[in-house]
Amino acid sequence: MSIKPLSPYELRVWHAFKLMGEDVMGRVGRDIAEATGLSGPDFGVLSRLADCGKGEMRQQTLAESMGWDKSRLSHQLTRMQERELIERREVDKRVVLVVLTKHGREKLNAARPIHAGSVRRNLLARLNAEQIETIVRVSNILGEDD
Amino acid sequence: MSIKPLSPYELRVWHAFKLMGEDVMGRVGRDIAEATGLSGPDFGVLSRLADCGKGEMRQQTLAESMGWDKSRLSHQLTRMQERELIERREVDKRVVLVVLTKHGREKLNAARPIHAGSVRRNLLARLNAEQIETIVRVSNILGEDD
DNA sequence: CCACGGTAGTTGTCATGTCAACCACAATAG
DNA sequence: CTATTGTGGTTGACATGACAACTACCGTGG
Repeated sequence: MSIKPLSPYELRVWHAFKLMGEDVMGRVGRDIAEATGLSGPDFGVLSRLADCGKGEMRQQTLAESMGWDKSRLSHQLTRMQERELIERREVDKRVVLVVLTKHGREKLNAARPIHAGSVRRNLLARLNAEQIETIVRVSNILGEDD
Repeated sequence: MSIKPLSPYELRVWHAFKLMGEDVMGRVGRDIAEATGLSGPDFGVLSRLADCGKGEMRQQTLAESMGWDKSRLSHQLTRMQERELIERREVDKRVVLVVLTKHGREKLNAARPIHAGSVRRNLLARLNAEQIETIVRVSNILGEDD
């Protein structure tokens, strides 16, 4: 039994949806990178660490809290470790604590206001309250496993 | 003059926004890849070619129509050329036509229903008309240059 | 006719992501 | 006490993306 192709309207929706994310994320990422040298993912990891874990967190927990694959996080951390943004503290061969370094915390603090400004400029300030509410609701719906 | 940090609510919005896109795009991409071996970008290029250009299009035009950098497209096309999904036809040292191959068209046709199904399952069918309208409107707003 | 500026494409390099294979060890079943 | 299984993490290989440097050449101004 064949599946109907997407209608022009459905296609428009799909393209709109696709563009939306890439676009905004790109701008915010570039703003942060330009001002601080941190990439989007760098900033994501650092702020999770600071906010959820008071500066240290177990690797697996960190991965889950970001919706990342363990491998992805491992690679990312290796890169960040080389730049001394974080440290790995091996409690046990199966328990690794990820720890914010002094340098990492400084970078993070420098990046936060840039990030806040950019998110407001590129996202929050452009939408009205109702649209923002819808975004949040839609994100929750789409995030469900199913 | 200092910038206020994002409020918890603002943060929630930001995270919701970030997740939304990655999530859905990931699922649709995996569905297509699993069924046909085409990646998301592969599929994007092929369908643009077929829909906008009747199977052939100038490289630069193609890039613009997808909001891609010329370099990104060039790399992507090189990979696709190796797999015989497209051909490059050099009209002139500065004009390259990208052409769908027979094989590319077959793959595209095989992928279309998968794509349609996946987009419906992971996006369209989960939202009501109003939410979809908002998505489109928001995408337009956020896409503006500013 | 010539110099030159702009446009189209390619290439290299590096950061990021995905996937699968692998390693180490704790806990548990037998 | 083994053997097995599950969990946490690393690694290698490869696809993708961003960015800058480079090539080539058309068109225009002089």
